Amino acid sequence: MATELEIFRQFLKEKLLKVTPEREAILRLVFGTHEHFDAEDLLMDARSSGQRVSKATIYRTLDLLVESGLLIRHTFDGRHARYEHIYGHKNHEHMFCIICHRIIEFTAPDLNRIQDEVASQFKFRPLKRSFQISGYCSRCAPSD
Amino acid sequence: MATELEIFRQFLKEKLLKVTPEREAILRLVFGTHEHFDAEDLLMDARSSGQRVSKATIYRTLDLLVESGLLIRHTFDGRHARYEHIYGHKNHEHMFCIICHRIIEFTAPDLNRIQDEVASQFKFRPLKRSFQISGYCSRCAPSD
DNA sequence: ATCGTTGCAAAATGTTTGCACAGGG
DNA sequence: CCCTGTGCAAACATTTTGCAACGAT
Repeated sequence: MATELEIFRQFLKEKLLKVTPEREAILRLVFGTHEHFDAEDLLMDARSSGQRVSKATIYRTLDLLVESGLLIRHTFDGRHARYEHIYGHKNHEHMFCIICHRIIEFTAPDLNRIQDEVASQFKFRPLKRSFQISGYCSRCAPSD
Repeated sequence: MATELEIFRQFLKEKLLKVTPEREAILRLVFGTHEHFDAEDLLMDARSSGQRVSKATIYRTLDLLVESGLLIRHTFDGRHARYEHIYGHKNHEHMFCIICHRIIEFTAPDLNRIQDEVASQFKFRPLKRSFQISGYCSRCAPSD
């Protein structure tokens, strides 16, 4: 069975990139904690657990993790980038509360079919899709 | 029949905001030209047509136009905000080429049903949805 | 030994804001 | 006349980059 670490090492090897302590530390942070996080979260996690990685390296490593397929990058409602790891998750979509920023995940199997149909119609080669619904969650909906 | 200008004036009146030459100029620029544009595009359009509006006013007015429902704001693939006007358009989705940034519009009627179902399941009140597929368009797909 | 990697601080990018003055209702 | 809107420049938030030293292969 392939762990995230093994997958990442393999990815780096194939691209002739190096396995460094910083990259492994960031990988551990990413898979050890949150569901949805941003670069700043990771930096604080690193500091509070005594690991020293710079902000630049975090951004550079996040790009690699996205490229390797281990991470997905989201931007909800025009905000800054947030990430979630894909390990063990199946394809899912998001609702985003514009008040409390809560994220609700859901699945909608029909989307695969829709994506395939439209991609083949336009000879488009899809890499990624996102279906997001933004609005008020049940706790934040105004009563008017 | 309600023109964009009439709709915008009505919106401003209801919110007790003022109809200013700058706001009307931006509205004209928005509806006079592009399908998808960003704040910088508008600024250049304004300059080349001899109208003088500041960047700050453009951003402030774009917010109002989005709030009034005349404009939709998109962020494709984590990039900066781009807008498109809604006037006369029906609901549509986008494919986004990560190489040339071309946008291909398409419609998928099933999405309305999916959105309704999931929203009611989670007691979520949707304001906006976006279904985006990013990848390679037919002109940019690598041949490997 | 080579060449990719790191940290730092500076730069770049996109957007928002404080303030004094202008001008619409 | 009041109070919102404007322009400007500075502030802001996030992300990227140049460079010298470092270190994995």
